[in-house]
Amino acid sequence: MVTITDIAKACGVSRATVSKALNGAPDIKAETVERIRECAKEMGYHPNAAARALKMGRSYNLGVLFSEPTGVGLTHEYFSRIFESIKAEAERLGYDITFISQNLGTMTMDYLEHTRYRSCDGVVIASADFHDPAVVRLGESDIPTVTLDYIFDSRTAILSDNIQGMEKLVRYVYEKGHRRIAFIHGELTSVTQKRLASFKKTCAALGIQVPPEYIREAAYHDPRSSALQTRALLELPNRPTCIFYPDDFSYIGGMNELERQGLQIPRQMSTVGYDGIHLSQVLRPKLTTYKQGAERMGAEAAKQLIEEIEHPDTWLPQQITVEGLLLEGGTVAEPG
Amino acid sequence: MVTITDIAKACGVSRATVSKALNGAPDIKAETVERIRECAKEMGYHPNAAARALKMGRSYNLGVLFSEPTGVGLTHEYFSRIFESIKAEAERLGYDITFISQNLGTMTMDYLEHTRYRSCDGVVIASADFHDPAVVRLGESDIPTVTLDYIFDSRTAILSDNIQGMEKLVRYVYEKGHRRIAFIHGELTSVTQKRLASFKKTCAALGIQVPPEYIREAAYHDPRSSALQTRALLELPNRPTCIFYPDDFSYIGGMNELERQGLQIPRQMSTVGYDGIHLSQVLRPKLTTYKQGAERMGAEAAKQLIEEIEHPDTWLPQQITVEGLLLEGGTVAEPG
DNA sequence: TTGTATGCGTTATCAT
DNA sequence: ATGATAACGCATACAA
Repeated sequence: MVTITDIAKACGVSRATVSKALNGAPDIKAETVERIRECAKEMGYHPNAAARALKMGRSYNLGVLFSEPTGVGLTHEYFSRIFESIKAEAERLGYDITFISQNLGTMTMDYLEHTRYRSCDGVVIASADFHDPAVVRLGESDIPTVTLDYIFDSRTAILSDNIQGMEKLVRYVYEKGHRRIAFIHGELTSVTQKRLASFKKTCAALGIQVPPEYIREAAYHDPRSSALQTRALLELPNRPTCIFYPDDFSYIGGMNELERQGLQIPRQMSTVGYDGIHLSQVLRPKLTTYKQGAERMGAEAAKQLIEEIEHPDTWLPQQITVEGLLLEGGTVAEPG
Repeated sequence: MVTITDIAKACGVSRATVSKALNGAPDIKAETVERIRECAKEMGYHPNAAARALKMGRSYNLGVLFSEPTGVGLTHEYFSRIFESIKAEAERLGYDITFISQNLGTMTMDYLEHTRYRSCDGVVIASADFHDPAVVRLGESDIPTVTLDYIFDSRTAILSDNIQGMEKLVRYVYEKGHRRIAFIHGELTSVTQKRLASFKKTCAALGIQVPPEYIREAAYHDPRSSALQTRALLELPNRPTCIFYPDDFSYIGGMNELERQGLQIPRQMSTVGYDGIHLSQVLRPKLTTYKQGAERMGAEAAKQLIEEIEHPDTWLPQQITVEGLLLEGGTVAEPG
């Protein structure tokens, strides 16, 4: 590896001078800077991140926390899209990414300790059990953090517009003429609660009665439970004309069940998903759904985190809501 | 941050003694070791990775290269499964993961330079353009590397059993009675070539004639091009009775096209995918496909890489083929 | 069995 | 405008 010492020798200056020249210190002659820079380039010099981290207490390394109790993890397109955009934005700003976990090899450490171990300058908490003490500890530490879809007090949070998204979907199907709308939702997380509340509120605002048996709990990303709840809805004496699913992927279960019962989508049953994953737009008919702004959420998370890291003095915690986009699709028709 | 110096003070010994005790050196009294370890635990000590990397030239950090010309990246379930398993195995063995890229911030560096910058002990090249000079340079460097689904000379490679997988699929549909089998394949990568060769060879071995118009090129992960090729196949005077798709996801395009033309799967057309992604098993009928052993591939890659890093003397490059599993599904019936 | 001294590559302070 | 020096936290060769 070529170090500043090598360059110092090659240029006949001291290591200090090299360091200064490379970092744009104001007290080196422009000519010298030029010479050293050129030499460094020629010799293929690149700084050593470890040495720099040790000396400066700054690693230019961001921790990312994706701890998924369910185990879907990055297999879920929503999260992989978020991750990809965190990564892209971080790289654009000169930061690498390290995954934060617990129990590295024989060492047992919690998330905060792992973060310290790798000298991460900050952590994006992208998906986690926010009641896990280890997660709370990280969120309450002095390490800059940004959370996604959850708010820690005095921390920046990036939020998907679940309330508005659901409202738009409900209003869309309302305008198509639907009055009997059912909602199969996922496990009761804080995100689910927002969507559920927005669903109910919007229905109320529109003067729609939602019988309690129209609200059913399934699970995210699990077509089987959605199929089951679809069947239950179809057995009701007063069937809905439109069914909302927890997300696009679990909609597949509903879709299969409807087909199995010989019901055409959307002629005999309208359907709505959530997420706007790639799959939803290659199905026929395309699924009517709400595409969350995952790319912007990830990019914003990285950007805000780095902002806090680099300008802690002028920084203020923010809650940034990222809008999504209603994808009209073709699974909602006027009820027969 | 609590350092060995803090512990040394607290225990009334020197920093060297603390270091030795913590690392299990044989020349410290058991009793002292015990005392120091306890103290370290109490004080919440964890080593500083940067300092350790600087001193030892070992970072316990693995680079991972996912450079996707297509841009699907981790959005593709095959790759996200591979990544998750690399990560899990690496963590189990005490290593963190860093994504290797080019152009970090204002610095321009190639993959090798990025690897050196972060002092990665080795790199898993999981998905890349293996003809990219930057990738070749990394593969030919002195940094330990393991490739997936591609072989670099004198390097360890983890390979999905594309040849056997395709053979099993062909034999399966053959036994179901199919003799007119078409193959819509993806872009001509080395993986595609293996599958294609195995398809042709197995057909030949079974005495099946494959007319050239049955072999069609579409693109991976792209339902639209598969839909197009499906249509082309259906327009042939002598239609196939079974269609192989590039992968499970692009099958969606074929599925839609078949439905659009009023053809029932599998009664009027049998279909076969590749990958065994989650989606394929929630469709109805379930897709007949070949599930690649992504989890074992990722785990094996991490394991082999770490083996090479930790025991370079006894290490030898290997080519490890990971078997997959034929998922029978319900999209292949006896041809009418 | 323990301690002293040194250096990994870098940046920062203070002389010169 | 440049250089000498110290320090970041750790591991290790060598001295005691």
